[in-house]
Amino acid sequence: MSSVRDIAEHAGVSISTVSRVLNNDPVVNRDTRDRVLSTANRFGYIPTIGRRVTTYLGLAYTGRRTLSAPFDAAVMDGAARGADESRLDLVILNLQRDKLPDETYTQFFLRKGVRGVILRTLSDSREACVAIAREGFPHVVVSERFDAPEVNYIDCDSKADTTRAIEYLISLGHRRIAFAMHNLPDCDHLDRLAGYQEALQNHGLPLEDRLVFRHPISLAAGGTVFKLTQSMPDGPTAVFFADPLLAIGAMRKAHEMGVRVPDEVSLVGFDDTDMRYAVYPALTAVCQDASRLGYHAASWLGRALNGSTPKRLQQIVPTFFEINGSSAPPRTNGAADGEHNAREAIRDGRVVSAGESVPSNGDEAANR
Amino acid sequence: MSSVRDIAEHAGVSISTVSRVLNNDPVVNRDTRDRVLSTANRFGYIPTIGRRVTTYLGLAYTGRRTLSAPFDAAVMDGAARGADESRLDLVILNLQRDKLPDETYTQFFLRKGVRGVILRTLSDSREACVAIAREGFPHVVVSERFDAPEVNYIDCDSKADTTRAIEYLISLGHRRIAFAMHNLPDCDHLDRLAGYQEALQNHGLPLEDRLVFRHPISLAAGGTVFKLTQSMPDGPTAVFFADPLLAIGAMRKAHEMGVRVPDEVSLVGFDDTDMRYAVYPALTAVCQDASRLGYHAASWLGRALNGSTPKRLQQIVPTFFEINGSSAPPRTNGAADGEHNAREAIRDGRVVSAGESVPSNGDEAANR
DNA sequence: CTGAAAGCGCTTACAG
DNA sequence: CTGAAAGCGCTTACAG
Repeated sequence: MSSVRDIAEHAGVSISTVSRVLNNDPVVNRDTRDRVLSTANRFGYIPTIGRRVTTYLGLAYTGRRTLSAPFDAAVMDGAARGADESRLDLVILNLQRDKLPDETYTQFFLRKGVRGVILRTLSDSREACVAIAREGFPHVVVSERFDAPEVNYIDCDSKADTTRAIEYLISLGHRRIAFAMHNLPDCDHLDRLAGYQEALQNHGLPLEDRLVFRHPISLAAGGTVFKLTQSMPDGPTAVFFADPLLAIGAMRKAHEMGVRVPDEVSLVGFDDTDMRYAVYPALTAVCQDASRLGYHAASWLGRALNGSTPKRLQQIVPTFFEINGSSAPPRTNGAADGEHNAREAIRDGRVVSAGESVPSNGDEAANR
Repeated sequence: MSSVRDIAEHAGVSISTVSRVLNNDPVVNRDTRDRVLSTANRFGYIPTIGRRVTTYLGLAYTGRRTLSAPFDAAVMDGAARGADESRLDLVILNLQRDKLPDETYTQFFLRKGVRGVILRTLSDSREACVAIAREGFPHVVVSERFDAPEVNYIDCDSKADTTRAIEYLISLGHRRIAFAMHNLPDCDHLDRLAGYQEALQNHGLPLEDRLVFRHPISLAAGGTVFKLTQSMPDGPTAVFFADPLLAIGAMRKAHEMGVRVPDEVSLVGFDDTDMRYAVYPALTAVCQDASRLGYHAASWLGRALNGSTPKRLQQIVPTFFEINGSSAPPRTNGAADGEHNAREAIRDGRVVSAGESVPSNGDEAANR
């Protein structure tokens, strides 16, 4: 628990200068400022409330805040559990609203009284994560990946299981498989696109541009994609959705249009919570557990702050592929080698066949 | 912005004693402590980080934390937007983990550095809200109601619209209507039960105990309820679900069992987000907007803290009743007066017939 | 159980 | 642009 005095001593300045830097006084020389801030980060300077050490962990979005999305709610829930382990509290920060243009990220976070920050980011604002990491402020990014070695992150790699999911569809006999993703894709959606392309290539199937749909994410967009696939000449017999809302929206539209799933078309989705069980038939899906991502991020950050774990984390968590009722051989079937491949996939232990049962874990129960 | 000195002066003690109280020093006389705390609350004492005033609004659960529930995610999203208006940040507090047994709520909140608190509560822990209110700490309870005049709250009254929903079913010709609710009900579920009972009584229908189901809340429980209703001799032709997850789970089970909705059975639910559109047919439902509740709570609390609004809030927000595709006349139909009642309901402006279109508002879009 | 006074951590005119 | 010193808000032995 270092004070302005410690920082002053090691940065070779007076406590007045340290205080000026922490308060973003523009009069301070830039080099002095950066030296003081990096010393503060190295020493793990902790803001106080009165004379008490703060217990706050920030949760910040580098771009638009998306708290109501199921993924974010699950991350938050997990992060709160992870923060519990170090008795830290989660505070939702608004970078866009509060960060002053001439302020460094470290200055902003210290001003807000947080000891470390969990970051959520989109492709268009991921550079902010790199900047925060370069300043040396304790952080971890949830659900993105970075080449820069300074950036701590925890992310799922869904490429391999997407390839597996597409190969499973191919093994069932599907030959025209469509793919739907975000029109402003992040790492994850690009992973899935790459996995899709790899599976097609592995099996000598053509990459058809007309079968790749890019839309903003919503239930309605999922419905739109589904309708488009149904009205195409020579349309797909199966569709993979890189996002849960797209998949649920498509399932809904299939019911509405009277198209039977999986008899007439197979739908395979991506799920990061339990939404695959909200529809019938339950979605065959590549799955990640968003709540676990949030939990691990907060748990690790808490331990990193009290020095009980290395200060570097670049972790890739595997997804899993779960076969449910929304996938089957295409109507005009002839998949001789299909069953063989499917069985093989199950043997290696990463494919789960969950059937149609709805898990009744207590976590899912809410009070309304 | 009052200091220990102000509080000391008005409470008639020294600043040492004020400090002891704020730090929960057990040596202080109880009466002195209570006098100091109530003075602190009256003066709106604000904790500081260093010498800066804090910008934190607490979000606390008096009982179990349920952050991943769609309702809570929506409340949080709205609360964050409300907090933006006063440039406050939301911090998730863990009362069960951190509040010391001998500490008052005010002491706990001041120690955590929050200026006011948004409370979520369940029926088994609602007394904590009353205690916080009696201490005078700035607060607002989201989604509960209290008789005690000190408690600030914002809540929906779903009783009237539940009565309306049940009367709508009766007008379609339904005579045996089941009702499913939480086995540990809060105000809201009890409201809906009361609304259900009132509608039956208004129309001279019997209150049958066998038609009221009480379960913990989950998709699986919704399925269980549905199955039970289908296997009853002389079972219901329509079921009302007091909770979204129960309703979605029931819809899923209906598909799974091959029971056609609404042809063979009508399902009517309660929705607090957009989940009614995730299934097909979209659920006819009594709806509240959880995001708006959270927004109003935080917005009001922020204004109350800077003194620009009265410090008392007891607000009941109306729900609305939305007719979608999951409800229709029963199979053995003969509802002569049905259409008349339905039209009447629509005329007064509170019943919305949304048909089957999925709203494509930007808010719903997430980045995954 | 309480207050007067010393002290801590930080900020802020003042001086250079 | 920086430091020495005064000061603010709070806490904490010390004394009673």
